[in-house]
Amino acid sequence: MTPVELASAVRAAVRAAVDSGELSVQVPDDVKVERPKTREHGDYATSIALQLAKPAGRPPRQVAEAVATRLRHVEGVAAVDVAGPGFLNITLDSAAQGELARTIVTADSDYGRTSAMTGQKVNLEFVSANPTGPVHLGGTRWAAVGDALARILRAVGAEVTTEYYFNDHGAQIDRFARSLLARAAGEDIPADGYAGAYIDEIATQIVAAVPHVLELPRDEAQEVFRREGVDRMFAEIKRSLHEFGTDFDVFFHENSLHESGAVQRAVSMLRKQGHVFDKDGAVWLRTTDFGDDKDRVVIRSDGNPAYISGDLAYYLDKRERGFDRVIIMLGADHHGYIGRMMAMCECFGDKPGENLEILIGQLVNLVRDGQPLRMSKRAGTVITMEDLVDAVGVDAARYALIRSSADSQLDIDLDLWTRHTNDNPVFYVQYAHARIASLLRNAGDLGLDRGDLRPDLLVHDRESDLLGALGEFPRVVATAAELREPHRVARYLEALAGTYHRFYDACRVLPRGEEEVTDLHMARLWLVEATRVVLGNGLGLLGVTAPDRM
RNA sequence: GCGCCCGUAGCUCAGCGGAUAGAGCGACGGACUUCUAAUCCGUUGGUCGCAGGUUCGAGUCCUGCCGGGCGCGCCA
Repeated sequence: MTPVELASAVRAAVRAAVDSGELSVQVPDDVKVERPKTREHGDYATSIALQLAKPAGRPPRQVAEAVATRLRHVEGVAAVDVAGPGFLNITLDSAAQGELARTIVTADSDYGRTSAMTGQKVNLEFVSANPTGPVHLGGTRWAAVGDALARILRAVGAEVTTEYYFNDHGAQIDRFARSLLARAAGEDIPADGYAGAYIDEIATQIVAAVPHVLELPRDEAQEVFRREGVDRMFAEIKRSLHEFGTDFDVFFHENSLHESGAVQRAVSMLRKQGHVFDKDGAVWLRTTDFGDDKDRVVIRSDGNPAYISGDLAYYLDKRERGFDRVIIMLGADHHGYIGRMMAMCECFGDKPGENLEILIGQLVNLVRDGQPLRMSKRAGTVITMEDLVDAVGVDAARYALIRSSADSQLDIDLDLWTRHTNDNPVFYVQYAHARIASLLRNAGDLGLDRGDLRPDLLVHDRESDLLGALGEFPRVVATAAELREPHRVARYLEALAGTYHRFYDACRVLPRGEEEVTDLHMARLWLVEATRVVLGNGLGLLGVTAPDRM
């Protein structure tokens, strides 16, 4: 029996109590059943009676009794106790509990998938780093967390398109081009330019690829450096993201919005709806109508579109492509954008928080020997994705970035994440998977086949703990999706790995030597295989490998 | 000044209103003739920043303060 099945059984028991007239209360849609911290409180517990006591106008323990009486008749439920102020502590039949191993092994890669967001089209935009330099640490956080979130949302049924918005338009690109040109010509980088080893590298490449570029008139040369430089930077960004395990469905070029007239179209649509006005020679969007602290210039008085104009057109484009939900992930240094973006959303007649959602990731620091790293060999000024990957590898980098809430600032201790010991959470989890793979290989060598499962044999405390942990997985994934918090999956996997290691320590799985193969050996093989499935599926949701050998 | 995020064990961090606040690391002490010891067991360790409030129940929700980070352009 899965926790979900049990939860609906509890809900049915509440309904039955209501139908019989014993309780007068609205039956809640969602009934929470959780694994209690101590096993003295049963296999599962629910506080539903405490929640219903007030609306029912009855003492909690009476409500609890009314539900318990009916729950006791449910098949697979061995005992229901009313405890403390009115908790229901539920103990399952060992067979009902052990059956979960079969459920998981049978579902295999589908275990953990649910349908909470089935039918929803979601556009998930993240990283979107400027093509004026390598992906920095902030972008890297989202490359890991955003990719994991995409996988998690797909696991709950959403149809997700991941997207990278490529800011290849505007003044910053000009600065980038001028910087390249300056370095190629052996001049100093302009004061407002970009510095770093990568600028020299790309400048050299362009000079090699376009031999006479430096003999062109300066504005023509700059255009060559712009085009070639952006192409090269873009290619490199894509490559490092790919090596990082994050591939996007769509790379969207800001420039296309300007060239296609999409920006003008978005502005005139908003003007038609009365949200646009002219002042001081500029075109403004009246975002203060929808809670922004000031109105925003959309087209500057010099006729050039302001940055936000691309965002207007881009948002509109996404909605016209049929996405119900547009999610954008930004660094904490851009949180000031939320107000105007949400106002823009309302200007289009949409619902902020529903059609448009903005997630903010706090800043990341790398730490070595207790000191924060400030400089990058590569970029000169910022730490890059490659710096992190070079230091700890892709799996550890992704995992380190994902396992903490994006709301928290994060210090990544490079020494810790390079250690191949149990200090390192990613190894702790991966090791559990490798250990299982090894065990299963040995089982194969012994010619063991799982055969029929005797679920009633999995009664050891450690087996029971493990089954309980495995049963939580779909709920954890669903919660991670709902709250947009992939770190929950990582934390769950750490707990599961620990539970497995403890099981492994206490319960011999394979027969020793000439020992006869028993049903218990087989049942444990089912359980081990189920654990492998969950660890593999979970790591898969994070984009972290699940190695068979370590 | 205004806005957002954070403040939980010595360190890094979990904890979508529930029972005795957890994990890893650190420190100390144990466990390999047998499935991977990258593991496990035990000990140590807490005014959940402070003060009020809501609630049967608050680390969790609300208000105010303190401390840290980030942001408040006709920049992108």
